[in-house]
Amino acid sequence: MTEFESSLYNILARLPQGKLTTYGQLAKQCGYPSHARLVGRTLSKLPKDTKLPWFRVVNSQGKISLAGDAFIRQKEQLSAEGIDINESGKVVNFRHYL
DNA sequence: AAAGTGACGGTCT
DNA sequence: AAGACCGCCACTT
Repeated sequence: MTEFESSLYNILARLPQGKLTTYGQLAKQCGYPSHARLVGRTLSKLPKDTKLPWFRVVNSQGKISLAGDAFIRQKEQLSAEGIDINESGKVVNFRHYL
């Protein structure tokens, strides 16, 4: 486990319910600005049964970066926390950002 | 080894 | 507001 991964997991684990963050934001907090893509790649490898709130992460444009099935799952998870997504996959309620 | 490919981002149009 | 462009970095072909 790299130190990047451990810090990413720690930060994500602290992200409050009902709040959102972005890949780039997490990358910065991990001490690796410009590694937003690395965050995405790392999250994509999380086990299906992870306890981490991976669904509270969207891209800098406020959109869900997943396709197909995964998109649906994330939308459902967010909906359960009162966050709504429009037909373009974009977050409607921006006040949820940290 | 070179080129393609993403759970990405900032800028400029 | 939305799309085109280009920078970015680890991985795969």
